[in-house]
Amino acid sequence: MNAKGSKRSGSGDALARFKAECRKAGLRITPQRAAVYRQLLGSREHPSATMVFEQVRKRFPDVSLDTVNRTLATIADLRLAKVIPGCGGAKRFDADLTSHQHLRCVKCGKIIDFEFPAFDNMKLPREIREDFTVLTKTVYVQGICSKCR
Amino acid sequence: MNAKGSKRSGSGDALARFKAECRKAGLRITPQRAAVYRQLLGSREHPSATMVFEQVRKRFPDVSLDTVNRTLATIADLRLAKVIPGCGGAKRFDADLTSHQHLRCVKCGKIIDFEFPAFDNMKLPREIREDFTVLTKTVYVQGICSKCR
DNA sequence: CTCTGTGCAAACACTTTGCAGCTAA
DNA sequence: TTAGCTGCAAAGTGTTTGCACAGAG
Repeated sequence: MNAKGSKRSGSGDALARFKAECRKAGLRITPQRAAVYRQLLGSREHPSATMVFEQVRKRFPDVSLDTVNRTLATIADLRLAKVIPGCGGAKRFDADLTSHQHLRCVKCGKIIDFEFPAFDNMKLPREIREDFTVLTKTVYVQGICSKCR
Repeated sequence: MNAKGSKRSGSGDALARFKAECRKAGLRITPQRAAVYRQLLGSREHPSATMVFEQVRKRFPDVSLDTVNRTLATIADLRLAKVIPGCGGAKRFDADLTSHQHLRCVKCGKIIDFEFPAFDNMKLPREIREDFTVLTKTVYVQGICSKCR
């Protein structure tokens, strides 16, 4: 089983899951919401709200950036996408829920996925696990990609 | 040797180092710059620009937020402070250069230091080390602190 | 039909920039 | 003296909010 290969194969399933999660949360399934989620699912560039907006706009010229922002926040709340940590700038989203980490190129801003099972399997220090309810644990790597150096 | 204990003991050294680094970079040592750096050094709360500004203002009522922002950027450029990764909101800075990681409470926004040598000693996957010039590698943990739960 | 979601516009928070005067070296 | 820094003001970027209308259920 190949994580990369399986990532995009389940788009239909993912969309179905999205609709199911919306229904479960009492949220309506509007064309805008579906379009935003489909766009995020189909994108490999870990887009910001503006990037999603520009793409969705091609099919829904009347969609507003606000709706995209609100929908992305909703999707993140439903835990169907993650917000990628960064040091300032616009929030970047990722609908790929398979376990992986990100490297951000400090020159061009591109975000690259990589797998890091050794980290995934690592436990945080006991003091932290005892004193806090840990929700997420991610690696944030800054570097320069091959094109930029 | 205790990292926590040693962190604040070298303030004089750190300030001297700051001045030396400024001189080396051809930057002037102004009262504002020294005040911003001292405030950052003396703070345990991983302050944002606004938080530093409010404190520095008490002694330098005429300082501007712009100067604080510019100075913090300068300090980060000199590698005398780090920008702590996060998911939106104002940038948070840390002048503690000893190796440690951060947990952010998603309820109150507080940032907690912890040591994580197992992670510090871990290498990134070879593919990443070969394809990119890695500049920083940090852990970003989100959780709920004892006061907030 | 009803009530949530949308689009619009304004407000907001944080950061960046242009510029004239000031000041550290 | 003089190049670089500061403070001010304005603009830029990204996100959030209030509200009336539209449309999903």
